[in-house]
Amino acid sequence: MPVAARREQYEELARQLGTVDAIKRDLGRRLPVNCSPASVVLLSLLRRYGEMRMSKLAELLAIDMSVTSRHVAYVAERGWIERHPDPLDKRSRLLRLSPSGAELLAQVSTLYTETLAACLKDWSADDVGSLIDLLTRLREAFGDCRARAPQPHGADSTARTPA
Amino acid sequence: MPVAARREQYEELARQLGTVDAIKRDLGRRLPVNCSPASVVLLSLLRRYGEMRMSKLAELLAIDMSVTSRHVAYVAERGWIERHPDPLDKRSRLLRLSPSGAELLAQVSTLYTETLAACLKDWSADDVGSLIDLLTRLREAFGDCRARAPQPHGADSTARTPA
DNA sequence: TATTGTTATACTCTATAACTATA
DNA sequence: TATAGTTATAGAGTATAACAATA
Repeated sequence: MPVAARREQYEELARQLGTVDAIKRDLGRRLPVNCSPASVVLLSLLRRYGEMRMSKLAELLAIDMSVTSRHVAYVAERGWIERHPDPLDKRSRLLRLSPSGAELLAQVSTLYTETLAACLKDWSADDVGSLIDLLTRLREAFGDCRARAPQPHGADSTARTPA
Repeated sequence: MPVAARREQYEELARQLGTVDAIKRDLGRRLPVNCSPASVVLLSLLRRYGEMRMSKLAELLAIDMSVTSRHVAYVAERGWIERHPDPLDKRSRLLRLSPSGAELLAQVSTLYTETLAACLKDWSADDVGSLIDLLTRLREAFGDCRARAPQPHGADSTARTPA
């Protein structure tokens, strides 16, 4: 493939990635009251990977721990997660999805499914599967990239803000 | 495909769409000073589709015209676009990419290309092409969806905030 | 001395609503 | 009366930096 064509392909990819925002805003508008999109992501990670600490959650979310801390406080205030002392480190607490959090996720799952089913009714299961696969690989590729090459502004590969 | 499996597929898609944010933040951190990610999207739309009015731009960006107005003012202050009176409607101005805006885009294109080339070096051109194609179709599917079924909170299919 | 997590502050992006100028 | 665009204000999300408690 010629260099110019590949460059154009990358530009087009960057452009299309930008349009995902609008789709996420659409999905977010359908969420229950008090349930932010950020809460949903956080809770679904806890459901998928089980009990974990803040630092692990921040890493999975790919956002700073200070931000994660606020999101965690938010969902904890609403009883959607439980925080237990970490027996191995008194500075940490282990975060776990609560029954009411699981219930909320089930509700959101229905909302998402209905919305996506309506919009993607012409898509085959293979199409949806391919998109999931490619997005997963894209995230992994960027994760590896970040781990190998630190950011220009001095951020390192962890989810920690340098003090 | 069984209903439960399809539901799980949609949930996974929603999750993977959420991770695109982190990738966009990564790309954004590499931009030149004073050049926001929003500016890049705006300018690249003007390059791709040519001269247009604010309302058209807001529609392409899928954001409210009030927000578009601020982004436009920002790039206009920096000389990256030119605003000419619309001969057909004195309320409107036609927006056009300026030479310095085109130069900026070329610079950003190089940055994006380098970053993506580094992260996606194991990807085939077909992989990148498939992802672009699926994201394009996803955006179109959601656009059609929005046009047919208004949002729950009363927003309509235009980019206009109801007064 | 380094690390886990919290909080205060600032910045970006978006939506709502009120306003103007023109159609 | 309706529409194109602007501006003020508020809210969600994130990053930086300073801090307390523990390792």
